[in-house]
Amino acid sequence: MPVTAKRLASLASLTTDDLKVIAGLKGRTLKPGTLLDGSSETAESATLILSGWCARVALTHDGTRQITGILLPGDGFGLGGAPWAGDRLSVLSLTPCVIVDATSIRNLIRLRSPAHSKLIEACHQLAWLEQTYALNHIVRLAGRTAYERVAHFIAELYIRMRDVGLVSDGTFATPIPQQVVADALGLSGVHLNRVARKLRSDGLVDFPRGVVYVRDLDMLLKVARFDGAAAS
Amino acid sequence: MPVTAKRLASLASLTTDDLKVIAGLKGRTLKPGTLLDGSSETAESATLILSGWCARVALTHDGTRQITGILLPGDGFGLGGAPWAGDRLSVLSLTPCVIVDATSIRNLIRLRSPAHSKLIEACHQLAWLEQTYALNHIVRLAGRTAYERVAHFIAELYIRMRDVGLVSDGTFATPIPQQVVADALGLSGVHLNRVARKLRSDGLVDFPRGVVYVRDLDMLLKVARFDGAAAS
DNA sequence: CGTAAGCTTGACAATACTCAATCTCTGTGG
DNA sequence: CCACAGAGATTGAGTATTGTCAAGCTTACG
Repeated sequence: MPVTAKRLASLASLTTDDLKVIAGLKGRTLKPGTLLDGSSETAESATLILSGWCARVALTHDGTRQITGILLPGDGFGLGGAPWAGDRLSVLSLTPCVIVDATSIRNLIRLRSPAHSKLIEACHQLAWLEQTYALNHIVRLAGRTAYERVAHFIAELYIRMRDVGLVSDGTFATPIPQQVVADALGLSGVHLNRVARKLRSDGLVDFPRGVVYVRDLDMLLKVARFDGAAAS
Repeated sequence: MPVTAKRLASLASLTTDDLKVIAGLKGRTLKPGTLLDGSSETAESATLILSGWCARVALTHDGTRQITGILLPGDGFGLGGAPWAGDRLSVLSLTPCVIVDATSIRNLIRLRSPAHSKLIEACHQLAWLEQTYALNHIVRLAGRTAYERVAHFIAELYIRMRDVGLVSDGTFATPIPQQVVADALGLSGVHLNRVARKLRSDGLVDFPRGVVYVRDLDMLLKVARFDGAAAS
């Protein structure tokens, strides 16, 4: 599981024993559109995403869904040191995904296993980062125009994807339709598309189907008023 | 400290010893507009709010502030069981406040003091609730029109204030200007005012300066598509 | 090829913002 | 007790942003 191990190792200096634990987890595949229910599956379990994109979704009783965050390869959930409110939300696979059941790691966390303190630290960082992304999402939604908001979102995706080694030459795969991005950002699909066109013509970023080309990162971050310190 | 003790007691069945710890904390007064810096004051300390309203604010290097959440009497920060990303943000007093330094409680949490397990549990709930409010804020911002958004926000304030006993007869004091509400919800002050007028004329809620009168809670919750389960 | 999903565009309507003026409180000093 | 000042609330008019509807286009894939 290259991405996950890389990710966790980047958050804390893991021991070879930690890496063995990670390598020992067994994966399973998720079809796009699979819902991991927040009140059951994600409550007492933990998961790491090896590949594919998922979304945190708040389900309301009237059947509507609101995306509150995106989970990328290398991310996970249920791994915080204390209950985190986000883990009560459901997780929806947006693409085909390979995930692993990390409940064994969760148990190490529960036991505060001294032998795996670094692994535990890395998992806590994982949860902490998801919280940070959620707070950044609030800043985006409440304090930015549609144009800035999209720039900010793409910038975050870029940085997060880069941090797990999935960006090369300013380019990364984005296996989600524009409509999903629009939903996450509280915009209509049509308007998102118009904003995307302007971002493209302004030479900041281009995202045709399935891929993002960041053309001018500095300008993108500037337009988005992206606070680098708030991202990690 | 009636409100704080009441709040914590409502989150876990505190022992008399726990209550003594709470009663022993010494308070101080904050003038409106005081900033508790996220990178220093709130990093290694913990605080409980006895009276007054505060805001979580994300400060960006360019000097702008974005409110990410509201802290009410009975709320606190720095009291989670694991680092919570919100505690890296600053806290701004919106009104005169009386707060107490709860670092001693934080230390009990750090030590996992078995004698105070109930108090610790209550504090964890406090942190968990702030996370929940943040996630609900995302839902509000991304998935609601201005009208619904304001209704949703007022509904949350109502429920939170009611839970600490500060609502009587559908009425509670709101010592913050409309502009602050507008900032939190990503609206202009003028537009918030227009929405407020419509909410009033629709008989849902009225909030002239300093006070909120909830006229029709059921309808307010319905209009807001407020998910009661997500509030506590 | 044919189909379906998703991207793009145009035209129009609704929502929300800005600017600027006026009004209403609340507290303060005379 | 009253006049005044200042903060905040309210309104109008005009503009900008964003949404909706509907149609055409492109691409991936069988």
